[in-house]
Amino acid sequence: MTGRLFKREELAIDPVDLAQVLLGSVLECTGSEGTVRARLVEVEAYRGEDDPASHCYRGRTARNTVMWGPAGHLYVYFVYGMHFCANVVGREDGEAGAVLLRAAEITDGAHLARSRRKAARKDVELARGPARLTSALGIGPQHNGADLVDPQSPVRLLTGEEIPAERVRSGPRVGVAAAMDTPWRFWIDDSPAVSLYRRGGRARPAK
DNA sequence: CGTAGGATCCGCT
DNA sequence: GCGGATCCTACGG
Repeated sequence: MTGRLFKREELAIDPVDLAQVLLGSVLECTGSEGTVRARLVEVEAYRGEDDPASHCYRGRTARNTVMWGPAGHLYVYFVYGMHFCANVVGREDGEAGAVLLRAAEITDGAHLARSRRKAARKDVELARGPARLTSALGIGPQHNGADLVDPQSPVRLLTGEEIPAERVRSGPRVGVAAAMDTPWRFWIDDSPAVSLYRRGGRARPAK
């Protein structure tokens, strides 16, 4: 069911379009312990300009350089002092834009994924959530900038089944306070691995 | 099933 | 210093 590697030009598009292209596609990561493969079921688009929620909103920095580079590379960042999240970079070289990978269904290497995600009680929880996804696949800071369209790369992106528009839903991005009215989160409607929606803003209620 | 609180540290103001 | 594109555990219904 896994298709071919994506071509870079297929990914060099606006993140809002790229997000929908990525639904149903397959991400695979190979390490010393083996390979884990997963089908993407939930993603979010982020842009540089006009997107207050984007890491690139206030210009180029050391952290976000990969997001400004050519499409088809992986942007990995560190959050909340302990987690990593992964994005697929879109748009042309010099333009900032990427798609956050929020949730996936593990299709191969579930045993390895389980060994990395001991807290997961059910298989559907293995990659439900952006930091869980990177953990299950073994993606870390060493993969920041990895070329997803290079067959030699440890992390690769493959085409998957095409998801008809009727099965795609959209809504506000999760955990984002800015641009709440921008429905740039996309997910496959009938997937049990889609993460729960949480509103952005103050994570902790005032007290 | 839902909410609450804590962990933990890098990047940016 | 502050707060975050989060997750886990505990506890109440």
